[in-house]
Amino acid sequence: MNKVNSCPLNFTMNLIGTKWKPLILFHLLEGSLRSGKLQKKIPEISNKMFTQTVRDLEKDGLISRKVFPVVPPKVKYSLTNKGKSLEDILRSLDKWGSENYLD
Amino acid sequence: MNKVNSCPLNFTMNLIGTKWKPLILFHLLEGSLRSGKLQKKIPEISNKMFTQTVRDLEKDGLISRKVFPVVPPKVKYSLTNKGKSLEDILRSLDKWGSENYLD
DNA sequence: CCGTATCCCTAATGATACTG
DNA sequence: CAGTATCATTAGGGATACGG
Repeated sequence: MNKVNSCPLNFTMNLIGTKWKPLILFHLLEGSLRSGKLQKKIPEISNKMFTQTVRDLEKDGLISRKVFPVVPPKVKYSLTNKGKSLEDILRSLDKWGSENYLD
Repeated sequence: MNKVNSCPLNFTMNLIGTKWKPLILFHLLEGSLRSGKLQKKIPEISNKMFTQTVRDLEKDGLISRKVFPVVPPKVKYSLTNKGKSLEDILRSLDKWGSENYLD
């Protein structure tokens, strides 16, 4: 069940190595976003996976979730400092992808 | 079925964003290794997953597989140039992991 | 608007045994 | 030594409908 093994590399991969996590973090690099706006940045994601993924990221301390007590509901997501510390990695991953997209 | 979406980041994650791939690439950063040696570097991996993962990495052009026609069989794996171009990313992932392991 | 709850399907992983 | 085959299990993901 536990995916961690002896290598620190895997600790990182366990936090961001899924289909949607890097994408959400990446979009939040530009600043905090309302829930709906963030989800629209990733049209392919299902409602369920979106909620599940932001919950995971929040639990791992990479993003923060702020709820505004208004109607209609308003929720904003933003990167924590820990999340921001992944910026270089995320941009590197994106850069490598754009450079090797040709195959 | 296809995991790629509009973001180059995901192209990269589709190549290395699995449980074992980054680990295998990481160990090969130090130089080429015989199959058995490489596998022993990752004691938790099953035989099946090891073979499957190196096959995937080979198919994606990140590692090369060299078979020596001797008995007993001898196979060496090494990074391709494309694989080597991931070095910075792999080391960054490992570094981030070691710095955030505490939780 | 934002999120939860179900149900269902497929892909990913693992254990074990076997072959050139 | 290196790899394949098979069977079984689990995790990841998606569709849909509903609720504060």
